[in-house]
Amino acid sequence: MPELPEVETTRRGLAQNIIGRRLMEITVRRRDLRLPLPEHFEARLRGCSIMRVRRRAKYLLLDLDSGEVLLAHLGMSGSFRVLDPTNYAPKTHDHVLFYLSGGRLCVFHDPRRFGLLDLFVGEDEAAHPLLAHLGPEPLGEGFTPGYLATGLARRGGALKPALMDQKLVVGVGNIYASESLHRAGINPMIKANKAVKFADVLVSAVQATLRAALEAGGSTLRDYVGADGTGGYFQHHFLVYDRAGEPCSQCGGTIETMLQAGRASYWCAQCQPIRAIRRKC
DNA sequence: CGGCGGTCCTGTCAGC
DNA sequence: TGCTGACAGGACCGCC
Repeated sequence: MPELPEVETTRRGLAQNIIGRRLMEITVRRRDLRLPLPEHFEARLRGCSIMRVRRRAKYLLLDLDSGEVLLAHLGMSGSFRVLDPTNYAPKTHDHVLFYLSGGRLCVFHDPRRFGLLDLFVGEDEAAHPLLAHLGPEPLGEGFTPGYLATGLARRGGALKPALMDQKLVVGVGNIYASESLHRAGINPMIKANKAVKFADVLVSAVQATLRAALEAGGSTLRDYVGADGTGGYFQHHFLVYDRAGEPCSQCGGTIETMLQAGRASYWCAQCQPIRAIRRKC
């Protein structure tokens, strides 16, 4: 899915285009997303104005003047884009159309339907079960070396799946986990509890990777586009992701791949050795 | 509590 | 060309 940089890029694009606008009409073309749309979805939205667009982890939260919050997750393949409704022709997998005041149309598109839309009452994000048990934001104050060290210490599994666990830290998915570990010079297969001493390096690497990706507007592999319909370009800066067999741009070593917890991991055998763990070249 | 595999769904691509 | 299986950016659930 869209990971943190893609969701945040979407949030920024939406914020520019929909804050202060009123939801005039909602057209649902498919109701069965990862979860079915909530009861009376259209009626609860109709007439509401959008006050704020927030992000928590990989979720988008649209605060409405009715007091309800529209919660959205992009899943693996979802996107929001804002366009001119006059010459709009629905594309396959355009599931929900939000017609806005001021002549704008916001389209939720999601081929794989792993995304979801929901409504809940209250500003308190812990009010929603999907948000209640999320870990700290990687670019927020809670993601410190001390916090990460404690979290890693009680995990016996591999480091890379741990970094993707949204209870430990949010926003890091399959791409940015591999990219961050390469930046840190740490092998994805070492045990999480053996990486405790590198917590400070890991925090810095995750943050630097996410900031660089944000700067590039995220990564576009297949479906992801920002609210303006254009893709990000961080995929051109991947150090290891999807580059198996290619030379490492840092040291010339060969990039390896394997499945971890069912997901493809990528690393450079030379700058991320499994034994003598060291910083990048 | 931690970790793993199965599962949801559609599209694409490699291999036969 | 057409079929089949693997795999794709996520995350929940049940099971051990």
